[in-house]
Amino acid sequence: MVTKPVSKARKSAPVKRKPTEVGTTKDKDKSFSPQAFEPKWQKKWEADKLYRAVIDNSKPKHYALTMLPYPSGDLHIGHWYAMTPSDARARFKRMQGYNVMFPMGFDAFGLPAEGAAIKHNIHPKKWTYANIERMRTQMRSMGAMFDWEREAVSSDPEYYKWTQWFFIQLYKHGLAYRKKQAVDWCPKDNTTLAREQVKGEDRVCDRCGTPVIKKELDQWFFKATKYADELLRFEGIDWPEFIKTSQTNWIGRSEGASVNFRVESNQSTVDSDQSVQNTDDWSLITVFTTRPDTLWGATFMVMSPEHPLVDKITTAENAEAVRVYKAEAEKQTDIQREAKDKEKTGVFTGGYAINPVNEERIPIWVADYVLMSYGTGAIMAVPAHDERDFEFARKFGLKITPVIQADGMELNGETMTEAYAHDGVMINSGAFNGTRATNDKGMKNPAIKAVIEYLEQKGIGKRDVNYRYRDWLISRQRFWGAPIPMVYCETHGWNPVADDQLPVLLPDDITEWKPTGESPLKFHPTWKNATCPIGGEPAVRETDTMDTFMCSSWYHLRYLSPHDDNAPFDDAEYNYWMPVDTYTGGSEHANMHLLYFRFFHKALRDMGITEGGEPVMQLRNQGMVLAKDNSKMSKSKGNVIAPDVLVKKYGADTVRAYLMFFARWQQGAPWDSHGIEGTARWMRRVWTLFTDPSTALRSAQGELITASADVKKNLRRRVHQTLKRVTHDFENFEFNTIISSLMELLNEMYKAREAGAAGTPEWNEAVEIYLKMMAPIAPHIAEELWTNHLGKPYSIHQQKWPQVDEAAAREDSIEIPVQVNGKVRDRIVVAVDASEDEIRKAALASEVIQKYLEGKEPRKVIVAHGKLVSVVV
RNA sequence: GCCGAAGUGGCGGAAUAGGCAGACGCGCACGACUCAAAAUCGUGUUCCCUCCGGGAAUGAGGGUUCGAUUCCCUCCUUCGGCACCA
Repeated sequence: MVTKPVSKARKSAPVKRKPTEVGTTKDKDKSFSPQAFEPKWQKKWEADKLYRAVIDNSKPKHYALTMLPYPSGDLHIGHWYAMTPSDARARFKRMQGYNVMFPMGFDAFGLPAEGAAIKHNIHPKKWTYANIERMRTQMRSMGAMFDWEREAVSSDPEYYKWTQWFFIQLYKHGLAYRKKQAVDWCPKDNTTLAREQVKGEDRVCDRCGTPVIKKELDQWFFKATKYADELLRFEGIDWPEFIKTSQTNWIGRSEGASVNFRVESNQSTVDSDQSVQNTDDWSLITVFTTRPDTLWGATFMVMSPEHPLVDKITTAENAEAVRVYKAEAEKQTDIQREAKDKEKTGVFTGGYAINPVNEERIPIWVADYVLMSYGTGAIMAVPAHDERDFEFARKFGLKITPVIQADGMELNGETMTEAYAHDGVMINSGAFNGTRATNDKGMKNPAIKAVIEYLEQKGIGKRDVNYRYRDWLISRQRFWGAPIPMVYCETHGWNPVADDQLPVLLPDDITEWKPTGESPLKFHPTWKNATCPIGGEPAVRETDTMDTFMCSSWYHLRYLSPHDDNAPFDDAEYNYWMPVDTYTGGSEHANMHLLYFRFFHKALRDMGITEGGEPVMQLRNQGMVLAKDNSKMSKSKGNVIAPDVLVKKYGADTVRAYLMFFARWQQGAPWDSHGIEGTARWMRRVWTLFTDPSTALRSAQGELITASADVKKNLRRRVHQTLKRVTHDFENFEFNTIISSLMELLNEMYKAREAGAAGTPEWNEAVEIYLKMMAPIAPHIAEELWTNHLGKPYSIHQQKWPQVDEAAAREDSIEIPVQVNGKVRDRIVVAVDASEDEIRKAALASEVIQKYLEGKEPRKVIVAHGKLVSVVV
């Protein structure tokens, strides 16, 4: 192994084929032992504050951000995969002349700390901070350019003071509110969850995988839905397409109309002058539809069992059936109710509504396929054109009236076997008959547009938009989070804690955190006692803590001035560094963190705290490092790759390089332990070549081998071609091809050395450029070779990225394949600036080509300039 | 079902304003060095054949083109998101 004693490594030093190669091999420095020099440089860089990012108006800034970790205890290979390529790119940007800030911190509040508290009887704070200390050490071993003076830890009181302050700001601006409603509850974690934190068809808790249940609770929400439309706009930001579509799907905007139906009821007289706005009156029921053009086909109405008007509409003779149905629905879980393959169920209320466009009397049913949480909780059912309504109508023998059909189609409500959900022409729709309905959604569909205008004119409906997106539920019934800074008193209700009372500290003297379903803070003997900020009466604190996604919604701002006690961030720092230029991290946060912090930034902007609508200009997501069998790595499966072990064996640089090389970074791949030998070999070959004290080679006869002009020119060309490519690939996060280009160039340099190029100016330039290109990837080796072995000025990390010499990179002559009928038959070599005619002549002059032509004139000759000649016979 | 991303050797992957498919590396085989092994260095490595030379091949099928991994259509598979959302 590379750590073996020097003598042994030396004895085996190869190079028999060039007898005079290499000067003395007694030199101790020749052994390659990154374990020795890596910590040395890490300490020196830190002592010299090499990566300290301070405002410098003479330079363009670059804020490179990578997602901060939760302090789980050990840095795993996924952290390295996320962080070290991001670090390499930040370093590249720095060498390009940017003033780069690359901060790091810890997202330190969260459930696992309480789990550990229960298991080991240790305070979550103690556990968390011990983990942070450990992970800091591990992170230092990566050799990343983190500016530790900007470190932020979300569980520090100096941090969560401002998390609480932001909550209060949101509250004061009407963007935080308390509301009782049915919310998602994880029975294992014993806390409520935001909608985004409930996943998949099984509706499981994002954190622990337990199916969630619904509970009716008073909770704090952020008014994220206010920004639904703005969050759908991604103009001006460079984010991956699939994150944008994922967020777009999540927000789920539907354009359509709300329509008012009068209810005919034995308990009321219907006032026909009811206006559209008067939806509170139970004699009007409002429905939301994306297909107002099918309104004439609405032959019945369906209400959710939870709809508040159900009981008022239900007639005496149907009351018992409705009561039973509602009770059944209540018993079922969401999963049971929302299972798509479930057969439709429902009961008739006995009540009737009037279809406002044709005055038809339609029955009102109750069915659980209509959800109270979307739209108005009531729908107009158009069985002819909606699959679900069709199924329901057939099952219960309800009327089906087709109102749209394609040309040449004869739809019959009695006999049709499925809903017709496509384009066509409106029928059975009074004055609208003949209007063309396209497959377009919303106002782009001429039929929908025409009907909405009609509804608005008649005052029976209006254009409307609905979203899947819900407000962000941020209350958590857990201990280890930022306390929600609100107090409640009988007289003045809920009020925020005064700013000068912040932070509301978590108590250290707590012994009970068994998950009970209520916040452990509630059981602390004195903590919850407070006085009302308005009247000074005895009051109680909110004992729930905040969703930790709240902490991570603004950490990029805290990095600006992590110890500022007067403000969440310093204005001058903000004005210089924001917005974040490049953000890297996992895509699993697409609809959570990445959506929350966009919302947060917009809210801060509207409150006058920040400027600009988006926190991050460019987002890139790394893929995942999987176990060999393509499964996720997990402690329980025992298939976790520990970076510490690899670092010990190969050194950090090799691990960094391998993580950049072994897969497409944005895609990830299953881990292959053997593969790292390839990058280890590359590092050793770099070391061997660059530490060789002999600058020139001698022949067997002892004569100095000197490179020809061609060799030198070719070397220089390859160097600048590689530089061009590496620069491009760094810019585009294509790390794997950076490494392969460098490997190729190294192979070229070995050949050039054989040919006697060592020691020439071209060689020296190649070495210099090579190390600079390597510096972002393998910062320690590059520094060791640069500063120690070549004696160049410390530090390589303060050098400028080299300029591509385009003239040197250009080829003089190129080899062009010649095809006959699409098959490559010969290659010709032409000058790079040869004219099309010259290339054509050279191609046809080829003996091989002539053979294939068999004396015939080619039908066609195509010259793709600089690329290929295609001869067609 | 809808939306999105992706299918290239034994493996990770290169190459797309359409132009030499398989760069670079892993693995494997053979050779050099060695008492031997490791390390190192060199050579080879998509598949098939009658091995001189030729043919086939980038998930499958079709299309456009002198020419398609790249563009278009249909389908299959994998992965992610959403899903009784009216």
